[in-house]
Amino acid sequence: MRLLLVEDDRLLAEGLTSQLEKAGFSVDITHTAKEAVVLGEQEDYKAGVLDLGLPDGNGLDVLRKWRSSKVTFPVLILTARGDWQDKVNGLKAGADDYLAKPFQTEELIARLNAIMRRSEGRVHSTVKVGRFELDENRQCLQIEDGTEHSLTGTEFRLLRCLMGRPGHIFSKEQLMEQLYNLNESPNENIIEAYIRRLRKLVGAETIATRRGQGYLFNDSV
Amino acid sequence: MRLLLVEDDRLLAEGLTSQLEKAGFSVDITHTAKEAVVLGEQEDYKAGVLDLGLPDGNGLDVLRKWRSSKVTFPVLILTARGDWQDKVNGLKAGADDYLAKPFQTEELIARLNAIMRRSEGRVHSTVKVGRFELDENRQCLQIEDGTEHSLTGTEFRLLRCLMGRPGHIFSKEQLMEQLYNLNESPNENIIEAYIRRLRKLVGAETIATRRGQGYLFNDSV
DNA sequence: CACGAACCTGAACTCTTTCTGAAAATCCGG
DNA sequence: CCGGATTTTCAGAAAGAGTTCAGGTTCGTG
Repeated sequence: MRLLLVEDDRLLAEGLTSQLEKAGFSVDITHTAKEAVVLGEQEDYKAGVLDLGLPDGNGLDVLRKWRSSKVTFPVLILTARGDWQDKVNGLKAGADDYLAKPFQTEELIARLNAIMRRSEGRVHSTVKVGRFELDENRQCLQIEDGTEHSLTGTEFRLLRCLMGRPGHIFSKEQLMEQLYNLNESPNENIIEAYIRRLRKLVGAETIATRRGQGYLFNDSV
Repeated sequence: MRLLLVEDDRLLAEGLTSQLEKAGFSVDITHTAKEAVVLGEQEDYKAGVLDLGLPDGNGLDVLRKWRSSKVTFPVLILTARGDWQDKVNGLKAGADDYLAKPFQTEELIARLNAIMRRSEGRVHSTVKVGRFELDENRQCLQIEDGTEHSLTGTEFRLLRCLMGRPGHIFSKEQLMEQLYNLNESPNENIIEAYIRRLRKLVGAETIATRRGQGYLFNDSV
């Protein structure tokens, strides 16, 4: 669940990042408008958090550039307290939600989850595939036989990726991109290691290997 | 699915090549403009990737020469980050798409597939012939009776070639060219071996032999 | 009809990718 | 700083894909 955070204030950015990472996101930070435009266009994020006050340009311009190229991930904008004009302009420019500083990180996370769900056309915070149901709030997996397993952060993110599009083949490279940001790049064997753990939970047949192509979550019950 | 990669930076070229090959292309690399012009004119590629910064000439000149002779395969150009002038000039010179460095290989692959589809006038990433349907994303073959078979890389490339033009006779040499690049040249029996494997999937009568000429995928249901 | 060339077939071999279990490193709260 | 949980690495085993080979079969032609 990759996320782009565009925030000038480095202290705030780092604090947010560590909390967002705990909540299961992998976060890329940038401090400038210029870099933000490029990253947004070239990397595969699931959402963006955009501070409007940037040193080298207006955040709204960044958003407009994204939307005029084909950047479609949902964007939440941060503005100074109660600046209604910004809010209106932001939504006009293609933002999905709005949060005034100062704010509680919990609220930011909740709103991010909301706009991501909305952008995927879902309402419920749960992904259901066959006998399995993934609870995004509680970060746990329920199986039809009544058992329930709580997942570690990485297990959860990987499983959410696979279950989010059952039947679709994800290459190891794609999965790496979803789990890690630009700075981290562990051994690719890490995917194999986690696939193995997930298979112990869901059964080996549920996650199929397509040799040379990647892995997929089996659609059929 | 042969591809020409014109890229000065040898390290980048090799990295790209290995990923492109995983994605089902067979790639020829060249590092110079001069060689690029010749290869483009003489070999039968399905697409080209052209870096604009070459040591012995401008990439755009390569593209112009190709277009002024009768090289029609789609070309994607690579430029330094955000160099908008290059983009405009490239599209003027006959490029089909444009990608700024640095980029994700996945995006390159997606764009390549897109321009190749466009150049063939297709929209769907699926090839349907008679009772058979080849899914290019999932690299699998669906048959009307409901069965589905996932294909290995080589099986897929060969079948795509045959099904891409049902009723047309492909010589073994042509098929070799589609499956392998100039550096690889395995025993020609390899085609026979793979034809046999494919026949086990689709039925012997579906792929016909024209002794001394080649093979064809039977159009008739 | 006989012969050679082209093609078919099954199995063996090699090389790469994936699996697997365990150990090492890292993170985090107390 | 310690101990448990989690993440990451490693190396050998297993499985799978790609390739080759040797012998059999079919086809076309002289």
